[in-house]
Amino acid sequence: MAKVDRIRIYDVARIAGVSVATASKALNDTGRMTEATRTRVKQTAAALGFRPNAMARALTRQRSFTIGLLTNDTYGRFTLPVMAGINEALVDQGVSVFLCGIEDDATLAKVHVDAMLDKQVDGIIATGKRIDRRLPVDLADLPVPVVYAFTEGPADAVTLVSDDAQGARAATECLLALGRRRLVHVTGPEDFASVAARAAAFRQAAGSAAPVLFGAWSEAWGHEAVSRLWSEGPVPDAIFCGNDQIARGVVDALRERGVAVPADVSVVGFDNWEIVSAATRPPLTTVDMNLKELGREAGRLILELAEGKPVEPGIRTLPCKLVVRQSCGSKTLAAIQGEGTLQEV
Amino acid sequence: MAKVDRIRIYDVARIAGVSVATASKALNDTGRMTEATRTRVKQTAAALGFRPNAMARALTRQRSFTIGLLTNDTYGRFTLPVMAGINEALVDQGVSVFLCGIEDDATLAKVHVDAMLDKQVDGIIATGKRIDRRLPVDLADLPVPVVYAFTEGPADAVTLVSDDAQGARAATECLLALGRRRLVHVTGPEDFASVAARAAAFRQAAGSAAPVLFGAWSEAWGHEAVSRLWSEGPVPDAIFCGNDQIARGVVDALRERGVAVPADVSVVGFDNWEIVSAATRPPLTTVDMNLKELGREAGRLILELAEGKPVEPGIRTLPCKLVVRQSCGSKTLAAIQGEGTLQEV
DNA sequence: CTGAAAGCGCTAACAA
DNA sequence: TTGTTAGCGCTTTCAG
Repeated sequence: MAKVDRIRIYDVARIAGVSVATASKALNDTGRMTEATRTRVKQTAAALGFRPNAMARALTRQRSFTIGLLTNDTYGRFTLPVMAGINEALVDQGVSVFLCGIEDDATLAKVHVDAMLDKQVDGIIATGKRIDRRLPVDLADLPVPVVYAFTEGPADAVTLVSDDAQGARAATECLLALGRRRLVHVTGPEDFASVAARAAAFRQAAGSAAPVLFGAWSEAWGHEAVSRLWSEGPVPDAIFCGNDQIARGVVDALRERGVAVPADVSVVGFDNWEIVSAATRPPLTTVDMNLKELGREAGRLILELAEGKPVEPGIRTLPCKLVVRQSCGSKTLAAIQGEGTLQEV
Repeated sequence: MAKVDRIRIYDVARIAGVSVATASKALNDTGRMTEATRTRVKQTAAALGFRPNAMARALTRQRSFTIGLLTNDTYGRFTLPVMAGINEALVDQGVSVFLCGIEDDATLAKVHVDAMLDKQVDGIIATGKRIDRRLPVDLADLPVPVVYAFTEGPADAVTLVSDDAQGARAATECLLALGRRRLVHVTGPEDFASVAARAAAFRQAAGSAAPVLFGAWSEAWGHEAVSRLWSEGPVPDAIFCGNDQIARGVVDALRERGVAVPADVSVVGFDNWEIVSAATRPPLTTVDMNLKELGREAGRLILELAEGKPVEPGIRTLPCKLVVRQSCGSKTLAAIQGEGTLQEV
């Protein structure tokens, strides 16, 4: 821990033989001066390894180059990809991200938000695990801009969501393109907005008579759904699942039942949570919500807002893409990929 | 976005009828003054909703109440629990955490570290997914303290690791306590330090002849190990796995083979990654590395270092605890829990 | 016990 | 083209 004092712009100025003001302008490419002076200052700065003190700079510029990311997604399944995208969009702008997880605890959330505001964040990105649930804290009247990603915000806010309907449609059409005709949708709890959206899109593509089974977001529900389907009526030849965990449960249950996937039944999941989708046997074809891109977009938007640029409020929908692996059957792989990927709405 | 100007200490002072200096001292519980003045200032501050500008404060105090968390664990499987612990330890001290993920990219890592230093972080916690791998960046001569958690640092650094040996011993002893005698350890790649440590502890407890199978950190390897074990020699009655994914693969393979878990074979995992361990049928008994506690400890330590308190360098080992679910058999549950939990080394 | 004044490191008017 | 002078909002000597 070398306690060598950081060199300040003052040192750079002195050694370059200019005033502090000139040094500042030279380094920030502002003001007017001979190219010679500017390069000389820049060179001495580089030689000295000068790095401006971001706090001091923030104090005058009223901009901290810091943003806050608030999330209530404990597992990080949604947050981490989003975070990666945000960082990607912001790192070369020199913006750093405060991450704080709040587990649906309103008091804790307020503490964190206050701490962020105290630290003069330029903006806050709120993210969660459900599009139709708000974080337990009101971000509406903050003195900094807010972008909502994957969580519900006020009507006049800037909100980013992935396109559940388009994703579900892509999955369903893929199954139809494979020649499947008896499609079933096994999904999560009925009161989730995304469940409703996906189910509606599924029915629209597969026919309004196509069965939809609502349940839990778990492997166990996938198992149960299969045993229900196989004990009741005409068995399906394709199952589109509401998430990868359900899909994994379905695939496992089918295997145990001696039903071949994808030969007898095609299965498609949702989320592309690789730890689940890639470990399933066979690996899952699944809908990827492009969360990293969503994060990138959130980063871009919060930056524009922070810079005072106008950003149209409202809900921005980002397309999902179908990731084709083996669980759907791949006879017409080429055809599917042509249809299923990155379809604009 | 209410653009109402934040009130400054100047406003508080004016309204309370004191000078800025007095206000500052009153609010920070420093200096000397009548209790009356102090309370009056505090009350007006509270009434006005005054929140000090952390940047301005940092500038004078040379302390930003901000730390950086550096990680190369993309999935967040280790980082997120650690992060939760860190936050828990720091939030009431008003410390916020910059998170940045660097995917083994040295350049990116340097950019992030520099950005953190520019922002005057009070310290950096480095964390990874392997105890025996360094992050792709040298943190040794930074002007701020560094704590290593779950990643290798220089010999004279402050490092936190979980106690692999004790965890493995707890697992093995649990299996022995259940009356199992033909134990096998199925684990990850041999060149991982934690693999070696766990294997050694396993052999020490189970007998030096007890077989250890090295492979990959995957479900697939769990499957393969079972087929190898059941085709080769005397079948085991207990399998201790190097992580939960392997364990899940093992349990699935056994079920497919008609071997009952835990009736015929007891299985224990490692990590307690709930998304895997709880979804396994039956749910996994597994070793929990107490990562949250590790994070808490890291937070405490970095804080002490930041405050200039002396901290003994060296490796600090935190105990694991055995989480008993169903995959090990629970006849002697009480006995096991007595032995297996939070054993100090 | 209280307040005036001098910074923290940097940026930005305004002069020169 | 460059430098002087004020701050940003807060803390902290040091006089009063």
